[in-house]
Amino acid sequence: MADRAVKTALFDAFARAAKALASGRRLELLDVLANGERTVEVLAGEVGLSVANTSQHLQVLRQAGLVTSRRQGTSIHYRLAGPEVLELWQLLRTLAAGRLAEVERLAADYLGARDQLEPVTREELARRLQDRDDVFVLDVRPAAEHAAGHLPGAVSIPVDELRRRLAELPRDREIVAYCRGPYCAFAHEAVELLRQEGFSARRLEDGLPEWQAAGLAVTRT
Amino acid sequence: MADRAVKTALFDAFARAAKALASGRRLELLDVLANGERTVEVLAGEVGLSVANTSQHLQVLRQAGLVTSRRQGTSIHYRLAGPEVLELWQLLRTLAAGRLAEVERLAADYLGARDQLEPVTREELARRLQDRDDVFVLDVRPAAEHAAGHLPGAVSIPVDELRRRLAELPRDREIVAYCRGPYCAFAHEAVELLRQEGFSARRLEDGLPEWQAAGLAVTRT
DNA sequence: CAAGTTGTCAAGTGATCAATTGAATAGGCC
DNA sequence: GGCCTATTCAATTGATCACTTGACAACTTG
Repeated sequence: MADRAVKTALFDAFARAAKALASGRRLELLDVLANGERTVEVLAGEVGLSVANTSQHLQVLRQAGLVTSRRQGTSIHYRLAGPEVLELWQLLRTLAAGRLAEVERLAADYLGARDQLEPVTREELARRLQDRDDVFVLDVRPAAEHAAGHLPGAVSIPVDELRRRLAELPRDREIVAYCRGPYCAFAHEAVELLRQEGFSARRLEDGLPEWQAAGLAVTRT
Repeated sequence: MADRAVKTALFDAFARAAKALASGRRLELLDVLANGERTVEVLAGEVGLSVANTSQHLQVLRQAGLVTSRRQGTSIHYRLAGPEVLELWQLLRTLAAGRLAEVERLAADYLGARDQLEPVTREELARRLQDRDDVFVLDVRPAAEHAAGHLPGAVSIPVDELRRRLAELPRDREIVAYCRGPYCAFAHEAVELLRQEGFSARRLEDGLPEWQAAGLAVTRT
């Protein structure tokens, strides 16, 4: 019954791909990479790991076929291997969010009870942009990510510069802030701050990767 | 920076869901469960594990929210928690099949080089059934699974009874055999046997779960 | 070509996981 | 109410994983 052994090996191979996703740190890396390619060093900074450790995680992801890399100058840039990878990550977190009460609780802790007000859906924002509705779209991600691609017409003010650049924002229009995805805290923080300061602000329900994956327009500077 | 700790915990929670998929044995269990609910004992038999071990795997899956269970009489029936679980499993194996050469090689070993001839796509078969084309649809899964749900008009002959029931098959029509999914060996085996015996036979590219997930009609006896 | 970055490898440690075994529940059925 | 059976729990063992540290490799750029 060598068949059993081969079947075992086949399903173990599928499991190896899943194993690459079975680490919170690697999922954080994927979540960042969904916003565009990054060097090892930058990634290490984003998720708070040592460079060596980050490199090892990236190699696990590469062996699973989830990311690819290219060298540019002195550094190596990693990126998602394809759109299906983002799709898999989205599906995984949707499923986890829907079925694990734990996730809901942790998400509330992390993102704050800031979420009282309904976020703006992708569809709603796309429609309002289409209709030339005068919504002010605010990209609160780091400037480099904005440069690599952003929503049409979005203005870049990284969240940590927001407090001292409030003057650049309109008080007579609704502001919609977005960042890297539904589990990125930047937009939540930004909306909280803006509300305190008397602005009319809501956040986009998810981030740039989902916008792009939905086939909506993305502008590159 | 307690934020970091909470973020870590949040992504670890997502990772726990992925971890449930990170075992070949658990994926085999999901693959069987995609065809309908099963008792622990039956599942143990299907994947060749001890009952105790199977039970433990099932509990990992349940804690991840991927399966649910219900008691009926003396035994406990497990089933997939929802259609997204099948979707996740499908996406995972598609991605692995596309990106890992290893999978391709193992699949060829397991399913045989039997795969030379083009399988019938779901769409093609659905269209031919619609058009009342005289295709003979053969369900080679165990009889119990056929009873729980099958393609419209499909005839049930479990693969291990096929050789002695060849008389029940037509020689003037194309036979399309299907089983549990693309990585189930039954249909491959069946087609190989039927060809040897001079029948015109092909296999459906995937199985009942995918057919059902695509929203196509399923008959219950 | 030499110096300096950036990224990777290798070895070690503590933690977690899969499977086995044997015992314990928990419900159904007489 | 008490046996029976299907399932689960608990304890153990060997394997695998995450992270650290320090050394090495690959490549750019002066």
